[in-house]
Amino acid sequence: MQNDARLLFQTFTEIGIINQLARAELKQALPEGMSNAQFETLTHLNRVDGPHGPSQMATAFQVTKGAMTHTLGLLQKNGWVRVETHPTDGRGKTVEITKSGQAKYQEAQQTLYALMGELLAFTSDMDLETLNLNLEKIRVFMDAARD
Amino acid sequence: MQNDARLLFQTFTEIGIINQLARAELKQALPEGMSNAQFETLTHLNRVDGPHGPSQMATAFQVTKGAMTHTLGLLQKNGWVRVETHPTDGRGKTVEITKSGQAKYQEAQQTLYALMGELLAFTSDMDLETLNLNLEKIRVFMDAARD
DNA sequence: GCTATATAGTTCAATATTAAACTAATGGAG
DNA sequence: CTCCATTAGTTTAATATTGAACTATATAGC
Repeated sequence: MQNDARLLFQTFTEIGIINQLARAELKQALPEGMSNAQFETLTHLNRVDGPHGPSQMATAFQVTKGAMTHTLGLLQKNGWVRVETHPTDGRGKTVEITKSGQAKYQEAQQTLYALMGELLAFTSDMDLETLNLNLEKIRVFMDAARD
Repeated sequence: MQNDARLLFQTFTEIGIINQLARAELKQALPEGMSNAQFETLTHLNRVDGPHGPSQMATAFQVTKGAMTHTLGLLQKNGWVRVETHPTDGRGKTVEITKSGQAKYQEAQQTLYALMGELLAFTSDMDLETLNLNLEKIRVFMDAARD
C-alpha cells in the first residue's frame, strides 16, 4: 500500500519535471508576446465548444479570477480574443477567439508540432494511446475530486 | 505523423492539467510556511545523493539562480536546510537538509500519501510501473535535449 | 416586490519568478 | 605570474499570480 503510494508519488514527480521542461520549451517556441498562460487559454478556447466566461475558465485552469482578468487583458490587447458582456447575464462576459487569434494559435501549434519531431521518433515504440488514456483517467478523477 | 504529434500534444496537455491540479492539492496539504518550491527542493535533496550547490539545483529544476536564492533563503529561515560555503571552491555553496527539515519533509510526505488513498484505489487497475517507465523515458529524453 | 445571499468580474497589495546586470572566485593560455 | 573567459551566487526591476476586499448584477425565500 505504502509502496503503491510511492509509485503514484513517483508518477507525480515525473509529471512535474516533464511539465517544467515542456513549459520552458514552450516559452521558447511561442510567438512574440504570447505567454504560456495566453497559449493555454487559446488552447482551451479551441478545444472546448460553446461560450466561455472568464470565471468558468478560471475554474477550469485552477487559477484565480484575478489572474484570468490579467491574461484576458493581454489576449485582448493582442487582438486574439474578443470579450463581450454576456447577452442575458449582466454580471458575466463571453470570451471568443478572433480570426487573428485562430491564425496565431495555428501558427504556434505548427511550430510545436515541428519541435516534437525528435521526441516523436523517440516515443514511436510507446503506446501513447494507452498512456493518454491513463493520464486522462487520473486527470478526470482529480478534477472531480476538487471540493 | 501529424496524427502522432497530436497524440503527443495531448499527452502534454494532460500532463499540464494534472500538474496544475496536483500543485493546487499539494499546496493545501503542505505544512505552514512550506511552499511548493520549498517542498520540491526538499524532495530533490532527499532523492539525490551527494552535495548540491544552488546552481546545480537551479539547473535541475529549470529555474533561474535568482529563484533558487529566494527559495533557499526561505528554507534556511525555516531551519530546514543548512547552506555553507563550499569547502574547496570559494564561489560555491553546499546545501544540506537539516534534521528538522528531514522531519518536516517526512511529515509532509505522509500527509500526501494519506491524501492519495482514494486516487490509489481508483488507479489500482492501472499499470503504474509501465506508466512511470514511459514518463521517465520522456523526461530523460527531454532533459537530454536541453541546449 | 424586498431582502439576503450568491455569483461575475475588477482592483490592489503581497509574493514568486524571470532576465539581466553585477560581484567574487576559479582556471586555463600564454 | 598575468590576463581573460567562465562559473557561482546575489541583487534589482519587471511581470505573473494569489488572496482578499470591493462593485454590480442575479436569484431565491419570504
